[in-house]
Amino acid sequence: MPKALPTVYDVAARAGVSIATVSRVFRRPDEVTEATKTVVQAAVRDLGYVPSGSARGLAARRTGSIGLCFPDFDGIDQFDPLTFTAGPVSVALDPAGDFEPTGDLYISEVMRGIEIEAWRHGVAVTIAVARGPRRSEIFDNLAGRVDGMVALSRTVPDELLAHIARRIPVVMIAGPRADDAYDHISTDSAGGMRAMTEHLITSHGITDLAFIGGPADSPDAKNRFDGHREALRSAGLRVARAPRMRGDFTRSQGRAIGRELLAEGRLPRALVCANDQTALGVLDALTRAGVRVPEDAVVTGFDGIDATQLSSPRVTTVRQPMLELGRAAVDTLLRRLSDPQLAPDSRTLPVEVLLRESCGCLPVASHDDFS
Amino acid sequence: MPKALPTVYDVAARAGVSIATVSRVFRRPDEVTEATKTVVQAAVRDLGYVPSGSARGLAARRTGSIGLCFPDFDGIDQFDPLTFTAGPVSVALDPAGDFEPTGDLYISEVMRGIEIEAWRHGVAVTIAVARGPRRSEIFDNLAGRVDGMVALSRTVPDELLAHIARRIPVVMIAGPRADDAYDHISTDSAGGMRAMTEHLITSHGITDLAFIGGPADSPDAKNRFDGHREALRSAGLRVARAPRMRGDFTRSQGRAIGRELLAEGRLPRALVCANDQTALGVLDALTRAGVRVPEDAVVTGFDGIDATQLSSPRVTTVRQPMLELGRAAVDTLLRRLSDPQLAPDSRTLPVEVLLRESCGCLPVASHDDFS
DNA sequence: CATGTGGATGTATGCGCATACATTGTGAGA
DNA sequence: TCTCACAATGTATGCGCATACATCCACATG
Repeated sequence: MPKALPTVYDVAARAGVSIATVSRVFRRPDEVTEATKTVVQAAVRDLGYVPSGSARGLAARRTGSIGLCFPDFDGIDQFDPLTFTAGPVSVALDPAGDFEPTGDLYISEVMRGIEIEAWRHGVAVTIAVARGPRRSEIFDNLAGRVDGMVALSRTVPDELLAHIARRIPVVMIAGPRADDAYDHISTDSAGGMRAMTEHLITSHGITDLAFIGGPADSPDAKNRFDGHREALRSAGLRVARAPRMRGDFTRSQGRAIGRELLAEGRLPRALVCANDQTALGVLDALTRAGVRVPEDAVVTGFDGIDATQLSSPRVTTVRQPMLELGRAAVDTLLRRLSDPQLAPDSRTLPVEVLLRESCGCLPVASHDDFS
Repeated sequence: MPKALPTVYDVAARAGVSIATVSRVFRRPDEVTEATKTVVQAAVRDLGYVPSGSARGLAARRTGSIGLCFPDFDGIDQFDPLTFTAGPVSVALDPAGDFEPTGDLYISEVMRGIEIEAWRHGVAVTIAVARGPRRSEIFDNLAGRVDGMVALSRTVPDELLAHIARRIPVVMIAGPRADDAYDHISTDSAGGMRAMTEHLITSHGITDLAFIGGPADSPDAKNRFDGHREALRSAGLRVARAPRMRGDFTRSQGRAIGRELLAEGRLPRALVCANDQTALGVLDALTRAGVRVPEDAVVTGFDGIDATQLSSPRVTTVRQPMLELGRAAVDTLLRRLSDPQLAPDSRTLPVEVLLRESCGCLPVASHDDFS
């Protein structure tokens, strides 16, 4: 016997008023007498009434929530059904080994920014992972129940995106600046990497740089490489046509690249990596092989994740405002919702180069410095 | 002129069928002829039709999404409206200082687990931060548009939770095991901390232990302290009545506690911390003061966050399965949705003690070991 | 050739709310 | 005292879909 959920009608009956009054108590409290409000609220409490979001959304033609198409994070489809184990607490040695970071810090931060701004504006955020055979169904479901959508680059096929963009506004984060109708939010990847490369050339006098790229289909990775090349060109150095090697933005792949570089023999003076995880992996490999950073080789990253401050040496990197990326996306989306006439917007957030020990700008601290 | 969104009626008209057939193409494709399906799908594409989630939810009496009441993460209300700055890329020294972690890793992992399991079952996740003066309104909005809800402990006042629990099932993560009607998922905090403490006593022969607690209102912090006391009692040691000090689960507070301990003079042989961030903060303070860990003092944590592997020495800790916590919550929620008759469930997930360098179980690696 | 059967499709209705508009009641002003 | 304006509340309707039930049609069976 699934209990019938209370509706406005039940509340109205119990409070001795009409359903319009009940609705008003929630939507426009000012238009209702204090006394009536009290009676209605009591009925609401007694019955355990909660307005149906679906009915509200249908009647008001807006849902009050925005969608986030969650990226395809690695291995989501490798998880088996959960099995419940119970038993004694295991106690075991956990020897140091290759460190594998949990989750994706970049995405977590962007999401946090989205949450913050959504909260500030009183909207909820609905997330779905559009992946697997049911992808388009999942995506439609999401698009059907939100007022607008934020999409991280590479998370949704163009075709699907175009379809739903006819219904609700879409803001793309870090996507290719295509000639599309979406709003775009991105960070100054090219500018940041150019400044980083210029720094290595100008301040450290390095002319032997190798760029370690990211996935070939990543717009960010491409922009960063472009910035790198601009700096080389300005400095009159030989401009690489392609990255020296390509990683997949993971630390373990970075380690593999580091080992490969070592195996090749002569190490470039500077290893400019397309992101922090790659830089940290390269650093792992070099350090393990006894190569001194920055004395023997300089390593730099991009993103500004926490782990770059916890490594030894700390990694010189370009910090991009991940949280602001999320905030700006929501801000732009809500702006468009309130005025659909606006022309497609395109915002680029500034980045900053953080000079630390791995490029040699700061002396490597030893434990002795603390004592 | 806000374009009218296409509805089933528009699609039906264009395809020359009835709305029932259009609906069936989406909901029960098997009952429709291949030919009809093709015609309808063409109309859907042409018109850019996406089914309204609100109307679906209203008609079907379920929304296909579950709610997550996002915790009150620190400082959300301190954010000012976003201001857009533009300008040249800043390039500046970033000297080493007190490390302040970004975001909350625990929550990120739990969320990831929730996403994974939600994806596996084809449901979306709606998140809202119920905080501030509009808290109950926000919360009702969330509750009204989902089929069930996952609540992290301490994120929702009991009263609000009880109200919405009359409408939809609620699964609580890491909450106090009260005599309520909710399903509960938790980890074996007490057992883990007991095992950790027993290890220090038994394997290391330590009898002089100080427990550094967490917030007084955190059930987890309380359970961990209880486990610690059980171990002391079993070993016949003097059982502390209260934690030696209390942190707030942050690294900076951990550092403050570390400094305070140092200022007091005689350091206990082991500092058993209620969570990793606190342990890392204490470690920061001791290391900076020249105290050797583990030789002079042993430090242990709880949670198993990444940073415990990046510190030097690495921190011995109790790993709790954060991702599984999220997965189990969703699993339980969906189970209940499919059978509301089930009795309230209560699952405790196992934890594991990871013995590393900070308790002395493994030798501290120096850079020389790598070469 | 009449009848029965099952699959494909159409018709009509209600889900729970917001809101335009109608109605009622109250006090101010004439 | 009567009228008018406005505030408070009620009535009726539609939002877009899913679905129970009705209808229709092709084909098998007697």
